[in-house]
Amino acid sequence: MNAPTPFPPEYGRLIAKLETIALLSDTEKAALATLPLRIRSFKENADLVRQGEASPECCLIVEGFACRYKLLGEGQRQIMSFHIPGDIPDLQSLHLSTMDHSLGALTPVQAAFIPHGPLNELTRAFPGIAAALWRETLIDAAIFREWLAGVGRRSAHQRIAHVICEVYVKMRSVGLTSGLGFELPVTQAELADSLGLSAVHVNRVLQDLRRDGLIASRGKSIVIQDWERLQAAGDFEPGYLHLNRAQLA
Amino acid sequence: MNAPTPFPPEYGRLIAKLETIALLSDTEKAALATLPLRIRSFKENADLVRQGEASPECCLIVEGFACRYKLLGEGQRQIMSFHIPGDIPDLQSLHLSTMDHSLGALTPVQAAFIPHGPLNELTRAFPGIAAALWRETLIDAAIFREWLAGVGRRSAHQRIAHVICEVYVKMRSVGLTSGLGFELPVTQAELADSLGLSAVHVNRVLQDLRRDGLIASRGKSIVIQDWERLQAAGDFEPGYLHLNRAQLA
DNA sequence: CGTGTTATTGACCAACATCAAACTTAGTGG
DNA sequence: CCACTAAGTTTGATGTTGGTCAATAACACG
Repeated sequence: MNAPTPFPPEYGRLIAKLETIALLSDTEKAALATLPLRIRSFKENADLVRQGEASPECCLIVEGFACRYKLLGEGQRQIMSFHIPGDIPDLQSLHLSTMDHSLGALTPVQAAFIPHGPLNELTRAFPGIAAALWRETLIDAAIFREWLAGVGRRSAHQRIAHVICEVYVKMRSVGLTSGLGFELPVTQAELADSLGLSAVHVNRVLQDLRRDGLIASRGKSIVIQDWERLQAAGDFEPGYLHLNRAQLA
Repeated sequence: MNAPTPFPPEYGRLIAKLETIALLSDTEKAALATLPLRIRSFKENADLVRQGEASPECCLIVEGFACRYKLLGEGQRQIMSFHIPGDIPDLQSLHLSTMDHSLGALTPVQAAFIPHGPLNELTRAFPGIAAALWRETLIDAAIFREWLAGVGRRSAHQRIAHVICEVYVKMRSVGLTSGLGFELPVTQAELADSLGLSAVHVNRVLQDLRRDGLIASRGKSIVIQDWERLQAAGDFEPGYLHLNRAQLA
């Protein structure tokens, strides 16, 4: 789905990702490949970056599933985004020194850390790279808006159908689906924390969606049974993801 | 509260705003003052920019109150942010061509429109300006995250107290408060649409907050009666606004 | 003064939460 | 390979927050 790039795998991911967002010149790609990357592995449930910290680097998810979340006063948790390989979930730390949320691993994760210094220099030298990264953070914000609308105004059934559509489309755009099936390595409790629901209710709604023939699921694997009706049930329109035509296909 | 700037009023607002975000050199300020600005006035409830459009310009709120909102499938509305003079609410259109939401006037609004072309050139010529604008969009996203957490996990009482705290702090940071009082020119129905609640319930909770001596309100004027307890009631911690020390004072 | 918008009240109801227990699955060590 | 354990899923019973509907009261404005 994505053209192979002639760079080491972790750079390949980075460059492939940015090419889904913006057109990059060969010079820009070469410049990206000079960035110092430090690969680190994390266990499931480990935090890659923690709320309140001032991170000196950004990270690129190379392998695994991550999420951003906040812990609130009464010990409740709100998950604010899911991240798949290719995402750069804490890009905002480049210009916002202290983290207002945490970044956690939902599965074992491999992440590539890029120090802010060199990355910043690159954005000053190559406005095209700056624009691509900026755009990435703006798409992020667009997804927050959509989630906000969902949690604020959509029913539990709509929210759950919606998030399944969203993850499916995002994963398909980076070639991580097989047909209408994909892996959603997220517990029902985690889904609940992302949708502002209780785990019990998520369970019941998932059963409804299966009974109605919209999805099938075995463990963490989901197969979409009726893509049209699932989108309708979730009031899902992918415009807010700001993907390009190739990725929507 | 903000030092006066030696520029025409609309440029003054723009520059003053960016100076609350980042340090600007005199050259950068002068460059900003060369941007073409077109002032337009809007009636209450008019849309400044509409969902689905591709706006060729960004706008700066000079006077009045605006909000970003989405209309969902079943005619429901979710308001995603409030904007006060000095804000640049559709900065994302610089890199995201089609609007995934609308920008509406909550009161009569005066806005200054800046074409994307010249603004883009400026960001290429002055990485410092690009960084300031980028940072502005990142703070925006941080506020979306906080709202998401609120709508997802906080009670109606917490949400309402929280949004009052937030608007108060934001307005104080640009000198639009008088002591503990400020104008919140928003109907209860609009508040409801921003918090994922019904107007009736907002009304009841506001009465509770008044009865408990946290706020007083006459029409659209709010006076905070007990700032400490209001913050506690709203689980409000201003870190996510990423203001600098001077603005928090 | 009307007239339209906004705020307030009351009665009733539904979606979803909470609690607690049982059941399933996956992983682990012997 | 099995028994054991912990995590996750499912179920049922019950409770509560906040929604809906409808009517009335208070304003704001021409």
